[in-house]
Amino acid sequence: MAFLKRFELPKDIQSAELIQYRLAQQLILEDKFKDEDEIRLVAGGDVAYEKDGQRLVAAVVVFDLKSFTVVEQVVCAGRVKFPYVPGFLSFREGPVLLAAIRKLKTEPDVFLFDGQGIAHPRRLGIASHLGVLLDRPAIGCAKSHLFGSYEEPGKEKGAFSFIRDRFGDAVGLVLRTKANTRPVFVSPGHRVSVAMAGRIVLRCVSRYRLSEPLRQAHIIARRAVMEPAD
DNA sequence: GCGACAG
DNA sequence: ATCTTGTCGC
Repeated sequence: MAFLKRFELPKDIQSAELIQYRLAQQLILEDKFKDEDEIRLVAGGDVAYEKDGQRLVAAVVVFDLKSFTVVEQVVCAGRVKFPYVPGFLSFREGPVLLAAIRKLKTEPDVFLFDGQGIAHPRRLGIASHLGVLLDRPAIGCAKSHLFGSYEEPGKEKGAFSFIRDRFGDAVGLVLRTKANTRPVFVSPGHRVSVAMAGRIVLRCVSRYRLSEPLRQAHIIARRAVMEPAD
């Protein structure tokens, strides 16, 4: 998979912030698909870190919703080049994820990333950042909250509530993907609406809290980070 | 000043 | 994210 824009790695938080404001202007929050049934291949990308070292590994899987199985998987190792600072996760994990995506032979319909989309202080969580660089549909699916206000959704699977910014605009969903379990935080990354992002994520879930694409990517990434090579 | 703070 | 054992519940 080839892409046009390159990943800029800033030297400090100040310049990173400028990059976020600039890329956020390129966000498109309209659905590329009218119906979720047009979506069949969903990619999931996640990163695992070596217990203490500076090495990290990104895994990206392409999940086929029709067979509900992984049809392609790639991994890519790299070195940490940016610290973890809340609100700037993409500068830490973005480079390796992009390098892994570059290895894909299959062109997925949409990408799922472990983190926020536009439910972010500057509307550029990792899913939006990578979505814009790839100019492909992307969705942020985080395991915890970062930005915006929300009410606790119902306890049953499928229950949800909106994540709103300070103006009251919906920027994402708090979605219960499994009964009586902590919800996940879903927000559009790029080229998808809030509603469509929620529908897609739900379609990727079965018996676990995490969507299958991200759950599989997580397993593969940490399995790879344990091994010596790559 | 105080609390919050993706992975 | 990662370090860590057992344990309660569907």
